Amino acid sequence: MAKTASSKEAILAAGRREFAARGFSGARVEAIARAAGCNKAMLFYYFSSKEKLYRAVLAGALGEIFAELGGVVHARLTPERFMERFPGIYIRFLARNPDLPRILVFDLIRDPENFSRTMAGIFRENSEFNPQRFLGMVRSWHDQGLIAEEDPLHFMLNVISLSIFSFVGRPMVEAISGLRSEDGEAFYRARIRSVVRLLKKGMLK
Amino acid sequence: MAKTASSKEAILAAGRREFAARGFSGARVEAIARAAGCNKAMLFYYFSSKEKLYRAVLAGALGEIFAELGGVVHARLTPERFMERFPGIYIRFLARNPDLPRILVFDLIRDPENFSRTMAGIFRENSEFNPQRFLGMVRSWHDQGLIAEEDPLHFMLNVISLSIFSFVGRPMVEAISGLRSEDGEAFYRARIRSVVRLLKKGMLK
DNA sequence: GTTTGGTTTAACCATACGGTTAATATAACA
DNA sequence: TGTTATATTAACCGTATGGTTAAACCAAAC
Repeated sequence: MAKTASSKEAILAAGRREFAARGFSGARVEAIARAAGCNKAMLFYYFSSKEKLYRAVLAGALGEIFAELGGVVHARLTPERFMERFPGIYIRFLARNPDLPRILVFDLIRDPENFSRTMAGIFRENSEFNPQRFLGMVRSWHDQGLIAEEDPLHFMLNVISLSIFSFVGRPMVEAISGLRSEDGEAFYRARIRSVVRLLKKGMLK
Repeated sequence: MAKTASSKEAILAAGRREFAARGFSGARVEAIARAAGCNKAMLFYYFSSKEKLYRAVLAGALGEIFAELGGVVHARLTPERFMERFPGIYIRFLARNPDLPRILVFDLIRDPENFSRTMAGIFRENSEFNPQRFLGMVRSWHDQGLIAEEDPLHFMLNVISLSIFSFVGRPMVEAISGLRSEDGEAFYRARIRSVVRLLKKGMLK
């Protein structure tokens, strides 16, 4: 680390980890710098403030998520195929990048306005995921009588809730149940199976 | 405010609002005291540290949530009736107390261990919601062939995800869709309808 | 080998913040 | 009314933290 030209990347990566673990206010600029293998001043040299670094991290995280999702939407699937594939792709992707849902949810609560603006920015620049196209797809599924849900917004909320909250809510459910669920791979496999079944059975007409 | 004997309550209430809005590290002790109409030192007089106050707030929030849920479980419903009633009760309750899901999710991310411990404490003292009884109920539904999901943990994750993430994720979905959803009552009514339909159709055998 | 431009550092700075203290006000009650 | 226990406050305190600065380092260009 601390090798020229990669310092900026190292800071971004370390920032992502720190912000995901402690949220914006909990994150310490100095800790980020240390984790990136450089001096605190470097961070300000490249990002000029904690806030700016945070925004860069958030934008990066959102960008990665939607890049990943772009493919599923481009594929023009049937709703059945969509519900079979979407949870798996999304859940596995988040499992590989557990910092992303944390940052996302943290920011969603702390500052919904900022979150919305950042997302709007992503869509404007990065065309890999086109929300209007996705919405149109969902609406046409309903018009063709393929899915029961008439409101695309609630369709999305259902699909996304089940995927994202798998991560955030897991400790909660474990605490209620007292059961420590199997770690890693086994848990995600079971989770995907359950979500896919629920969505296919519950949303298809 | 600042009237004897209610100061402690005022601080707890103000703390709940502040922690919900900014998370633990983002919350300012001084801001809480001011919002409670008293001096910062009062806060330490009653709660001795920010951390202790936070724990009290979290415990209170969780206690209220599970007190609310206790009734549904005690009622020994059929799975069909359960899925008809649970989302409505839960979503409406959270809508009336929007700080609760925020605090909960904040803490869930920041410190899952602490969250688990707090919840275990709640169950030990407050018997209004009995997790083992609830799990038993779900398991028996499956054994009787009434529901498809064989794993009570994933049953719970599904049900809870759909309810809680309605709140947290709403700005996200609005940002994707570009549609600003109807406020308050109309949104929650639609949300409950969608979740109930999905659960009944998707989880009942 | 000297200039030049981006990169890196150590040492600072101001302040915001959690927490303390010692003194005062208030209520309870004998 | 005097005594005691609880509430409440203003004034502090030490430190952690975001941010700055000025100087040094170092590669490439000339």
